[in-house]
Amino acid sequence: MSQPIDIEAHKIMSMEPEKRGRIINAALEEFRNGFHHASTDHIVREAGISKGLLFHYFGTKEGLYSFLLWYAFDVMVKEYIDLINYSERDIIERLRQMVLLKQDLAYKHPNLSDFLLAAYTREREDPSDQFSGMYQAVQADLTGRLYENVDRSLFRDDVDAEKAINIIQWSLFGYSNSKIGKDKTIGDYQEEYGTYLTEIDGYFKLFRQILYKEAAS
Amino acid sequence: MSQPIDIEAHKIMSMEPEKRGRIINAALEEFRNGFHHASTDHIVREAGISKGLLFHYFGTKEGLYSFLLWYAFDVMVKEYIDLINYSERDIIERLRQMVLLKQDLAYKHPNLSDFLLAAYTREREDPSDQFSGMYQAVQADLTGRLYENVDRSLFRDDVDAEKAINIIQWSLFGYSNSKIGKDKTIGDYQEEYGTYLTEIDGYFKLFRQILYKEAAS
DNA sequence: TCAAAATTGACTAATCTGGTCAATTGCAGT
DNA sequence: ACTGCAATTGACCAGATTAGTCAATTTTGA
Repeated sequence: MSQPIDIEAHKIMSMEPEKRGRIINAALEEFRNGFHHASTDHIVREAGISKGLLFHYFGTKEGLYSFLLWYAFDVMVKEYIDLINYSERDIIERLRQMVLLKQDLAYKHPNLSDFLLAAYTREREDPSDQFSGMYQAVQADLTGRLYENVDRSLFRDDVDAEKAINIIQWSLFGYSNSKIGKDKTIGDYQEEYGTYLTEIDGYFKLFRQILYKEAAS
Repeated sequence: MSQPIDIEAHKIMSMEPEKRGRIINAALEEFRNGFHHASTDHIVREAGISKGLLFHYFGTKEGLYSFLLWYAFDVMVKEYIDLINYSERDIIERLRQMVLLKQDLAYKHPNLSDFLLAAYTREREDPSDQFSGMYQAVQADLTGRLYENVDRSLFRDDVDAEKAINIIQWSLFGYSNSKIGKDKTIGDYQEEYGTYLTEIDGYFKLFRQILYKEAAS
């Protein structure tokens, strides 16, 4: 069930993009609660299609789930991981650009990262077997590239670069989490985008102050 | 359904503690997926009791859920929030003690904070109405007390204390998250407790270095 | 105009749902 | 040993939900 799926070659890809998007989105959202708790009835209702159509394209519930797994990875890699500018040697600047990319991803594919995270943390209860390995591989690849080619001389001498990078990443994650919850509509999201950016830039400025050597004056 | 429940006076409290613990634990875990996805059958199976007994004590599924909500708050407040030493004016030290308390809580009540968090983030789909208010009140109370009586003179002059405290909290949360996932058994957990502590103390040391003024030499 | 492709939704058999209740067990008091 | 009450059981219920099917219909493109 977990053999690699060629996303581009999948039946569903010849469907009208808008409708396909509705299906994928509804499915990603429903599977956030784990494979077993997801209902195909809910998915078709949310996507506004008939039951038969879903099974026409995906065969079984597992087929759908499996497709989503590969699809989500594909998007994640192509629209996020591959776009990071790994030649930027100032890691804080690099992370700043990552935040923007991630923001973009979250805007274009609202349920994608939630789905992947859920699939990973609940892997025991889902039917996929190769998935855990994939997830960790991608994760390891990302962190590997993230620590590569970093100009560590920018850090204060008494600061461990790895710890520092962790702190920054955890903080960014924590910050974005703190902004989610009450407002859910994409409208609100766009409105607050500006304040979001300036606020987070305040944190980046702070990271520079506390983690980097003082600029020569 | 959401009127305050006197936990101590509840029927279930006269039950043999070991059995009661099994029930509460199983229920907390099952409700992590939201009220509607939780199955009373799963709960009784996991707790090793009969269906009838559960409904004898709690009446309905909502009655059980409601009890758990108040129970979880009660434990959270009495065994965590109330025990924090708010007179410690060095906020980093205070947060360090909080980490230990939280660790303790997670050890004694493994499913409790997950349950509360889920109940909050999914409040739309659960049947409780007063809950969201309670959660936010407790949260606000905690953060309020957390920023109270803090010796801000310890911070570097160019560091905003609130941002700094956020960074520390997010980092602690991120760190503990990064340690969860693969190992789940309580055994592993206890084994790694030592390394966990020294590792996290490394981060506390770093926080001191980067956020506080240099100690007079 | 016609065949192929896309799409529908009523239908199924199986499982699962929250909840009930008569019957059984365990136990304290006599 | 007997009684009476509380604790506990699990078979049972009617209704909902499950993944999946398929004959029938609509849409499409040439």
